[in-house]
Amino acid sequence: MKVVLPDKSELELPAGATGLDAARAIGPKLAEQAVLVRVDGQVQDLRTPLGDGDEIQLLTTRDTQDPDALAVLRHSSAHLLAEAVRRLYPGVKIAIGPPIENGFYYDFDFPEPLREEDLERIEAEIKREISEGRHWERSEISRDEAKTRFAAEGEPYKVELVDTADGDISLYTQSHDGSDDFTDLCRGPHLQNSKPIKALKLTHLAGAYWRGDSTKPQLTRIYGTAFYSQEDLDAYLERLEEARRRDHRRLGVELDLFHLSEASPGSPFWHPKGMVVWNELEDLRRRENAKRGYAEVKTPLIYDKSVWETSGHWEKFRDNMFLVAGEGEEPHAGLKPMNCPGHMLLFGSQLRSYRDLPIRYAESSTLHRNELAGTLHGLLRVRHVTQDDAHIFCTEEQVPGEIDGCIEYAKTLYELFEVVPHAELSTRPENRLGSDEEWDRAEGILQEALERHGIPYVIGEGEGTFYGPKIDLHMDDALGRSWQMGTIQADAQMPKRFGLTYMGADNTEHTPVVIHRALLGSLERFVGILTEHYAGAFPFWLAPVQVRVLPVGDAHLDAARTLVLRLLEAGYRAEVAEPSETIGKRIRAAELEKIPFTVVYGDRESNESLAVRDRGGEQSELSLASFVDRLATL
RNA sequence: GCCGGAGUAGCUCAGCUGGUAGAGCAACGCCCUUGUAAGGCGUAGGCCGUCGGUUCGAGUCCGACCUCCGGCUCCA
Repeated sequence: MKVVLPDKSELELPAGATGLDAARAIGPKLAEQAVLVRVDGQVQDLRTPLGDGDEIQLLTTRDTQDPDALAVLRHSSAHLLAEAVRRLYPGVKIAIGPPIENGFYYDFDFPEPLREEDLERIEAEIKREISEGRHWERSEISRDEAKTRFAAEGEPYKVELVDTADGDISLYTQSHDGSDDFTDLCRGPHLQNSKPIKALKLTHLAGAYWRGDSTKPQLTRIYGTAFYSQEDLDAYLERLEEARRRDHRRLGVELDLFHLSEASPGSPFWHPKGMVVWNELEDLRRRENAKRGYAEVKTPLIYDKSVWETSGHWEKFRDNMFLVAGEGEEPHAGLKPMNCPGHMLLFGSQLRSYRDLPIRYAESSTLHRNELAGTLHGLLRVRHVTQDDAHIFCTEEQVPGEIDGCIEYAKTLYELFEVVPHAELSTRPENRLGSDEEWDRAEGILQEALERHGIPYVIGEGEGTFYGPKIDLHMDDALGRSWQMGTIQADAQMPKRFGLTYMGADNTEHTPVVIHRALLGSLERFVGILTEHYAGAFPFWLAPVQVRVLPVGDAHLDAARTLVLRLLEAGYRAEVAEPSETIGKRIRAAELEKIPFTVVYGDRESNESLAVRDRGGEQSELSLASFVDRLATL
């Protein structure tokens, strides 16, 4: 048979030949360094037979940055981890251990709780295995054989995995010098041997439910990472350090933007400087909404239980709500976790005509969501949520156009911050209202809109809200964790439940459709993500202090104050740093605070000649007038 | 909510096996009068997360709770 190499040349191989055979046919060095083969773009184990006409690409230990090559290395590392844990902790049951972005993990059921310091000896044992050497063999067996084998070994989790696995069952055995060190149920692919694992580190420990199901037993997950070289591991650890420096929780305190307190977990205290950023975002929201026919409204914070029963929140969202009850009473009201019911009531308060539609209500008032204690995270997961929220009431025919409008609007906003969120189409969850037909329709409308705009997206199976599917916009924090920002949702349920109608041109009553949309998402979360994105160095228009003037000595204080006054009059946020410290120290402070411009003012300066320094340390000399002109372009 | 870890001055952290708490930075005061990333000297600052227990004695040991960190689940 023939296979096709990346340069389109053909390689003649005997029938049943594997990726490794192909490598051998090309050269012994390649065969030694090969770690996996891509067949028609799909990763495949070197030991798996190729098919006639396959287009193959061999990856080697030199492809140190290739995600697939790293995944194989890490997957094999996970198996070494499992072997080590089994040897060190008799009675442990093994579950599952895949590679993940930046590393790998393996889940175990330990008879005794594992502690953080145990990682050291486990890591030492893995390193011993590597120095001893392991090579992997692949074998295919029947489902029954696999079940018998794992049942005999006392591995119930593996038995369950065999039961639910689709396709053939394959095993990987790792061994050295003829010993059989560890055999695991695994789809692969794996390395040929452990030599390429040049750097490995167990990083942390966490609990994880079996099969991600909170009703199932909680296992102990050991996380680690591995690389093809020590330098790559060092670089990775350095990147983690850098990410910690960008952490908005740290910068929030350092830059005096906000703080969090036990006094009200999950509810930030916004400091004056943080409020500047916040208000700039609010101004942006108002300005842009006004251009697009949104009308700002304000609706109550607390509603009677009956409202939440009507909306479905009492049934579907109650656990996440702060409820209001008198002494010894059952709750009779709740704080709003979303604005939609208020907007429904507002819409329903008057007779509506098709001529009024679409009606676009915008509101960014405070929402309260009683998030589980363990899920709170700085500004990124809070209990006090403020969205740049709006609800668009329209006819069914108007829905696609309104969705388009929201998508265009979102693009405009995100471009302003020079970020590209990734889109997700979140489909029907198990816990939902409405019929399958309604969901088919709503999901279809959103999907078509994404495709119309050529926006790449992934499907978030079951991640829609209880009342409708949504297009979500996600962004990553400094550590690469993904957070949902904006959301655009199509909803046929709420208007029906609230009995909303409008009079159509046909002189009969119709039920409007509602589009729920928050484009930046929660302002708390958005400020958090922006802080990490900019590492605290906000663009000029968002910077809490835009210009700081440093008089060289007391003699220059008045002139500096006058200069600040001019800048304030020109509409900029400027302040004086009094000369109680040296210039060097005040410059340093301004740099650490990431203030866009500092102006040193001494004997040599005048309004005709200012010494301006930007955040990068770049200095320039220009007149006040041209400085102000320059600021106006930012 | 669950698993693991942590909580000492405003911040970053030290405090060995129990003997009554310490540094740097920040703050404040004085001196210096400053020229583009830390001038000098000094002062003040802590219910060692909270409550309970063991002990002659607890920052240190034990328990419960609270909060935070990393995950899991959840989630807009």
